[in-house]
Amino acid sequence: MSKQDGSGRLVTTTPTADATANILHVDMDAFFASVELLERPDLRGLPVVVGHRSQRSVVTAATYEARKFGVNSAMPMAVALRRCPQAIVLEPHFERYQHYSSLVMSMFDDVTPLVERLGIDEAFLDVSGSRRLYGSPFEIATALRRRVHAETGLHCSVGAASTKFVAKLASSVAKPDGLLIVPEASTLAFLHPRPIGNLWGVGGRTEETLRGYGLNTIGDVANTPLDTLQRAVGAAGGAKIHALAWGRDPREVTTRADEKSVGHEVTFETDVRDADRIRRELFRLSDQVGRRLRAAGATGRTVVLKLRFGDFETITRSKTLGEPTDLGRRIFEEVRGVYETSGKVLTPIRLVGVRMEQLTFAGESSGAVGLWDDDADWREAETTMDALRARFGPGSVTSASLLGGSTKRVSRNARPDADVSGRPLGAE
DNA sequence: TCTGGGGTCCTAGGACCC
DNA sequence: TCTGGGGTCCTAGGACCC
Repeated sequence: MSKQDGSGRLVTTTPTADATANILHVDMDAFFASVELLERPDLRGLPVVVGHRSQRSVVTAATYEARKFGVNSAMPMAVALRRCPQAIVLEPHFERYQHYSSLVMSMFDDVTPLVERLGIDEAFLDVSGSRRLYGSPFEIATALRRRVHAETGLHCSVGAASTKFVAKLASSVAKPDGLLIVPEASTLAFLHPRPIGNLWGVGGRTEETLRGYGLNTIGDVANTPLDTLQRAVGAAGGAKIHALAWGRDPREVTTRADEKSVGHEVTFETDVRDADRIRRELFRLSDQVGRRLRAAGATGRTVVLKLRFGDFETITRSKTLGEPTDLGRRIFEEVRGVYETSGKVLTPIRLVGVRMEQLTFAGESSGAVGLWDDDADWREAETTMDALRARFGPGSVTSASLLGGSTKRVSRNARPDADVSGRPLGAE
């Protein structure tokens, strides 16, 4: 299936035995840090971390040289610098990351219309329809990796398998700068020796719980009765990990992108006791949320206030409105009301956040809007959601993206008999 | 060591309606 | 007097992912 090459990277050794590995997971290596190094080639080979230098910041990315010291993303910056005092800390530049993300994502789009973005630096590609044009998954992945590096100077790793979960795990095993193909027949041999933490959806808490049951490997999970797992981690979670442990993952690669919520939050340098300061922050956050809603042609109906206190206790308080809104002023008035009645106005605050849920996409949107038909062929594009609906009917658009301004909005023609909120056409 | 900011999904209880 | 069951909506919290 695979072996280590001379530099210790995993490479596939059986490029023809991959007829079943049609799902690729492409993951950029140390993405933010690698982008920064494009501008600072003098720092290549040194331990570099990306993040703010402030008190309460965390590491957003670390080069492999820094990881050798036990530095990882999401680690408090103070801890990282204790473990690696000589680390070079660079401020993040999110516009740069967005720029390079768009470049590589459009390379993915050239391979197949079935690209599912996962955040800024990862994507799933279903290449089952691309073989005639571009060859086997091995050939596609190899060409893609070469092109990404040639045109951006960045490295990526690719996993290929017959399911999303195994493809994703394969890319993480292949890192950095590697490619790993897991044919369907090798799936269980690949999965079962690995630790339970490699299961998608098993984080620190669940891992501890499962270890309490004496389960350490994915194979252990596979050989545990379903109802035992469900008692341990809940009905949905138990069913999910049991299926994944047997290599079963029915999720398809989908381009859907209808966001469920949009929010902003901020952590203060030191806890804030001043309620007026909190109100000003709520106003600013509400305004940001409103701007993003309007830019996407969306409205929201539920306003959520989030507060975190000095001891890290976090609460949310929400209010569902009679009428949806996209106005920062309106969001602010509601969230302020929720804050005033929370009983926490006198409590020092570490973090405050504002979020809108129950979104409806109805209005105009800027940027390109794409319509996807059920055969997964790119069909048409318009500049606005309304223009799309005017051509193909009100049910043609069921989703849109709230991501950055230059992001292509991809919609799906899955339910031509329903409007954007899912109600049957003609119903009031 | 002391924990960002952007999200998604799941669970559970209570209100309310039929 | 005590007692149904199903379905939907709302709220709150928590685990997880990038």
